[in-house]
Amino acid sequence: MSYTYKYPRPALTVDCVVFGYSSSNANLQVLLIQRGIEPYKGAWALPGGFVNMDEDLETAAKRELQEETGVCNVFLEQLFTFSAPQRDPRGRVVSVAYYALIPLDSVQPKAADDADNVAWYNVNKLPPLAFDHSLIMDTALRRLRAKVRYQPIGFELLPPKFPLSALRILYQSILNLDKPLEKRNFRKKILKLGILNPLDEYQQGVAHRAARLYSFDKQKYEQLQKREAVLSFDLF
Amino acid sequence: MSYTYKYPRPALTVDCVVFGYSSSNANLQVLLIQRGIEPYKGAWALPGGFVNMDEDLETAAKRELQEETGVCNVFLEQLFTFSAPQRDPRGRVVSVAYYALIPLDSVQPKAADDADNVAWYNVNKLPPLAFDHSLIMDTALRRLRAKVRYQPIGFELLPPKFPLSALRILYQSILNLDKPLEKRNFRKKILKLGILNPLDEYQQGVAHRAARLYSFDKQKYEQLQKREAVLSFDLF
DNA sequence: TCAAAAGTGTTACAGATACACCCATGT
DNA sequence: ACATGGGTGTATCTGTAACACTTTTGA
Repeated sequence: MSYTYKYPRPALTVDCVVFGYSSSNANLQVLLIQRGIEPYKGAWALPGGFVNMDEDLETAAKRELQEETGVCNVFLEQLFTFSAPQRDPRGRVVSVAYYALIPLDSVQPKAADDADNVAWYNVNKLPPLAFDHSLIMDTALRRLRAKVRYQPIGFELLPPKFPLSALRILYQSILNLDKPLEKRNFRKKILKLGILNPLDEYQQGVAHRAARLYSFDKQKYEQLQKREAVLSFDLF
Repeated sequence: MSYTYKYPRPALTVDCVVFGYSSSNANLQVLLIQRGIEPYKGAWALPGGFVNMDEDLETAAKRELQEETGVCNVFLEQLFTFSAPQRDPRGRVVSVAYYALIPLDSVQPKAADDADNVAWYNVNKLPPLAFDHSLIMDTALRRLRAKVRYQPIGFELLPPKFPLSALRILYQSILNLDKPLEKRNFRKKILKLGILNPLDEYQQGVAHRAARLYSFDKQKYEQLQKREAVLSFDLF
């Protein structure tokens, strides 16, 4: 390696907005960590940390996620890079934000990490956050709400087998629709997409007629994507 | 400032994918720079450079854009942050990519910068690019093609006053549709959106009936956005 | 037998698509 | 007069929205 840069360099971190969802209480939650040291000691913040010199950003985000929640193999996507010069009082820190989706019904995140205080907060009842983390949260929530409308990422928050009502309620929780989604039309629409496999399994232990379970068929989705990619033109 | 970080830090750069469009030749172009120094000496690359310690990333991207093209006040949006550890042979360099949209009919970018060789390339006829810039280009093009379908960013590539046919041809150039857009339906659809102002001005110097000119009404668009934001639910 | 959610069809309306001719202008 | 793109309306089809009752199960 015969070249090197000698410019002053900002520090580089990743921060993760970890969304969790459980069908039982039907609300969208975010994992926060209470800071044990200055600055912002005692304030809640997004999990995150420094990027190592030999890992790429997604690897760093996965590592943080593993350290904080014990969770791996979940949906993780780059969100935005935040770079306001004064965003960290300790000096110049640029942070690449990621967001993750965790199905709390099927994955068991460990309750707490190290000595830190870790907690899930309802996205609608967040405490004040350290640094510019409120801005990051807001960006993540807007991204999730937008993306869930045109990509099948909602399934990343559900267990592998789920009844249609769970999917419907999930959408209602993420989007804050003024009217609830209509049962029959939702069913028609989603089944017509052809990306769900009906299973010969049913809900158990419910005090009403047991609903059929479905699974998301990623392969079918990708095949359909390829086919329809160039055919239509929507214009806003 | 009583805290400082002492970790090893990747270098941080911005790279810009500068899209240019001119109605006269109706093709989408990208600004490239031929490298004068190693590594990749002689190869074509995206314009870009280091981020200063006191500027945020968007400011850095604007500065680069100004230096390379003399252009300012154009559409500029963060694209993605690229971080593969070996993407730059000189050492660890993380790059935040931006993309810009320039209406070549109304804005005059200066032909060349410094001693560098600068050129516009048709997006469908790109030369091999230095570093991971082909990946960045590909990401930018996919973003532009996706975004143009659901946000009115096409207007950023047209002069302030334009005939509807220019808009239609622009969409055809950006998306590679298998069939051309149908004139009457395109007109109906776009006018019904209510975000174009018809002007009392017409094309000049054309060897056929002169088309009415329109302008994009950003305020109307934003008002409509607010109103319709939560009302509909599309589901892919 | 009651409570609670599952499952099912039809009608009305809106938006999308397909399609062909006359008009205005410059050469 | 001719070549070139501008501008216009209708019929059909497809997808969306609104709406109520019967079925199954556990308590």
